[in-house]
Amino acid sequence: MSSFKGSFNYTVDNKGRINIPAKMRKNLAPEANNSFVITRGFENCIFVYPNDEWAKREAELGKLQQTNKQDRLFTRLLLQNAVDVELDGQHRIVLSKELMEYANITGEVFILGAFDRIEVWNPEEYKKYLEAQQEDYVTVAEKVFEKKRVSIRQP
Amino acid sequence: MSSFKGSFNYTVDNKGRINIPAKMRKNLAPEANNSFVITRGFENCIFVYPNDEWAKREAELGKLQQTNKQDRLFTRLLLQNAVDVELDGQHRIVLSKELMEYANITGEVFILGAFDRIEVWNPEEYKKYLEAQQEDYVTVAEKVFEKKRVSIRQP
DNA sequence: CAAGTTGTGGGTAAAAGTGGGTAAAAAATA
DNA sequence: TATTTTTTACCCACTTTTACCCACAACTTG
Repeated sequence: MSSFKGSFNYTVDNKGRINIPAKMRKNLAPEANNSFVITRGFENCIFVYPNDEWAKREAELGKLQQTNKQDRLFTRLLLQNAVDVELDGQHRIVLSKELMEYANITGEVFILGAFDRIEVWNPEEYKKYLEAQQEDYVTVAEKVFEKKRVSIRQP
Repeated sequence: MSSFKGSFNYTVDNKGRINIPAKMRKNLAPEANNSFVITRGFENCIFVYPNDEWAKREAELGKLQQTNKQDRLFTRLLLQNAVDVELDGQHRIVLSKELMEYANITGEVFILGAFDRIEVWNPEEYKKYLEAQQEDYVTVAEKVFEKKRVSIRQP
């Protein structure tokens, strides 16, 4: 199973390519086969799923009721901008113009390992996102790693 | 299970490397595989988790729902500063620039065994931290281990 | 006391990250 | 369909960073 962590400031070149950080490549499952699906993320970023993890997302889609209006909408939104990409000889992937536009990505990117996926952000957008949150690191860490808690979610 | 104790004054070299004290290496579980995850600690220090202990933290993360807004925030905050590191031939690990900056680490470090993790401090910061506490060792011990019981000596 | 271990420093080949040229493929146009 | 234009895939090149050695003094241990 692929699992990502850490964050990195990288650059996008004028061909829309970004390097996948070596530290993340090392955590890539062999089943991923150096291939990813990139799609529109929640919040203004791009989600980069390695193939093995994307398979799970697709399995979840399969469980949706396509006779249900909302389920159809979600299916469309998720798949509309999804693109298969593969690492080139220099360990890079190409971002689609549509997704770059969506995430407001120009020269610099903030690449974030987020467990089952890699996220690609405009650094400014990420900063703004964090600033908009009420909770800080310590509060969150305490909640998630606390032994005696009942639930990580607040009452 | 890895379990650490004791404290040591060591040095960081100009490549950001610190030695993991031999006494701590001896308490490293084989499952840790000489690998660690370092991340931002509570207070201004770096947490160094051996892999076997970090796996427990990650298991907690796995329980989060990535379609939940708050859970995504938690995932990001917790993983943003996490870095995989491994002992080199001289039993050292490399600290990331970001974490060194966060913990204000330059030449000297204070390495502290804290049960399931190792902590890396700027010695001055640790001193300041202790001084800032009102309670002394004995008082804290009493409070920590008091299990809401009604004392037999209560008036 | 010899032999190994520990903590520290540093050199260097390999890997990582970035940029760009060009031929093949795809798309657009006539 | 033939021709031109655009896009894409696949190289090559360069700089910076990292991983992996080797070295050595101080200390432990049998």
